[in-house]
Amino acid sequence: MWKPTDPESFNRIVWKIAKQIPEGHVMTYGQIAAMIPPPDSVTPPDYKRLGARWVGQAMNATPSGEGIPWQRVINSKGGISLPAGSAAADQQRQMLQAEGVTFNDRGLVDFDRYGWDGPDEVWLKAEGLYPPPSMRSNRGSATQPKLL
DNA sequence: CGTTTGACTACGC
DNA sequence: CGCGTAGCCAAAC
Repeated sequence: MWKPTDPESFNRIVWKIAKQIPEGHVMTYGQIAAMIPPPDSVTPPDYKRLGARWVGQAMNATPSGEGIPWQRVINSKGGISLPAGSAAADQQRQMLQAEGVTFNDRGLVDFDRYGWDGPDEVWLKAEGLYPPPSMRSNRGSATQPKLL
């Protein structure tokens, strides 16, 4: 298990989860955080927001050369969280588009099409993690696109 | 060692 | 439904 004083291990878990995200799919910071058991020092309500921040920090410290698809982690709105217009943000958008992920006119990704609900239960159990809340619960909504 | 900032969110207006 | 603000933790100044 990991300790708050040892964010290293927390980052490792984040990266491991990110690596599971299939090509052409995305997960949010909050989803990944929700999969990781919070430390005893943090209450679940707080962790929901804190964890997302920690995941963001973990992604910021993502090591290169390990094949970690950092570009598949986006914010809860479905958009890229890096500074708009920055080279990094541009690169992320391009990498996702190269995988087949499309952005709408507002620069957001449609979770119904590209959102990923996490690894299978076997993997989760083996890693001691929780299944993340689905981001694509709005299926069938009248306000949402038809398609397919 | 006090301040500021951040690859986040939830909530109020 | 969009924009602004508060909150809490770590890391960078």
